[in-house]
Amino acid sequence: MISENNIVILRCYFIMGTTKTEIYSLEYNRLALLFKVLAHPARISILQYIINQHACICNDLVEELGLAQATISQHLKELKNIGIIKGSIEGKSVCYCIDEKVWREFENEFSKFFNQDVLVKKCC
Amino acid sequence: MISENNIVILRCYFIMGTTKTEIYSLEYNRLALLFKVLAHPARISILQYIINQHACICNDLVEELGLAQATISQHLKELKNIGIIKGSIEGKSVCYCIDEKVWREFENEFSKFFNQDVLVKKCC
DNA sequence: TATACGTATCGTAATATTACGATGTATGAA
DNA sequence: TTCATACATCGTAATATTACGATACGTATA
Repeated sequence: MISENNIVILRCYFIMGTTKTEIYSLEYNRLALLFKVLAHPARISILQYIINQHACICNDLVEELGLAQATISQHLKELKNIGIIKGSIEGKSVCYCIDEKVWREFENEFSKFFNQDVLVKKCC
Repeated sequence: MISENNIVILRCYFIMGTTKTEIYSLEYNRLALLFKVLAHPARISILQYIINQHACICNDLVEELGLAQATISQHLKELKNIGIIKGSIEGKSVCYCIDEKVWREFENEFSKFFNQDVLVKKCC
């Protein structure tokens, strides 16, 4: 049953809290999401390690980074979710690699954003 | 006075919680921080709006984005902190502009990261 | 089949982020 | 001096992120 109290709680649910994604364009939400996945030194390290090795398995990363196996697995999942890496089962292990096609797509999206003319009026 | 309990609490402080920045290189922490500042659609929108207007004042943004003034101010602060925008007092208002030099620096740091050879061994 | 190994997932504690109202502060106008 | 306007800061609620131990799950080997 809905009381005065429930309505307050419901309203709070909608007005409080975190990112109001619905007020932004799909494009900006997407770009922000790409940035977000790269916004952690562990994930930067993982990508860099894969690039340097030209391939990898998850267990290497546990020793390499000094994080718990569960944590590494969680970071790998986030990278996998946006598609920047892909994994294939290799016996008992999983081999993770950069998806070069997706990597280049991201590069394009970022450079499109940064290659804009940022000329400003003489007000600052 | 330090008791057995305090040590447990202290240990928890160090092993639980959030990002273990101390285990990563300065370079990766820095790169992650840059990505993080851009990892929100509001901040993308703010930057894009400033670029499109070639200048701006904060109050414009409140109408433009549909966020509370306090929230906009908070996002502007984060952008200001990494130096990508700069503000100057213009009468009663504050005029925020892109810092073109810093913008280009960021562009370089990002493209250095993305322009790497990501050739992978044929394992995936 | 049983065991070991590598990884994923679950549950959860600590902490960070996002958003807003309320309030503080500085500047220009009355 | 007083008031209005524009913005910053504070306090805080809701939620997201990060990290880890425990445990589940799948594959290879004994």
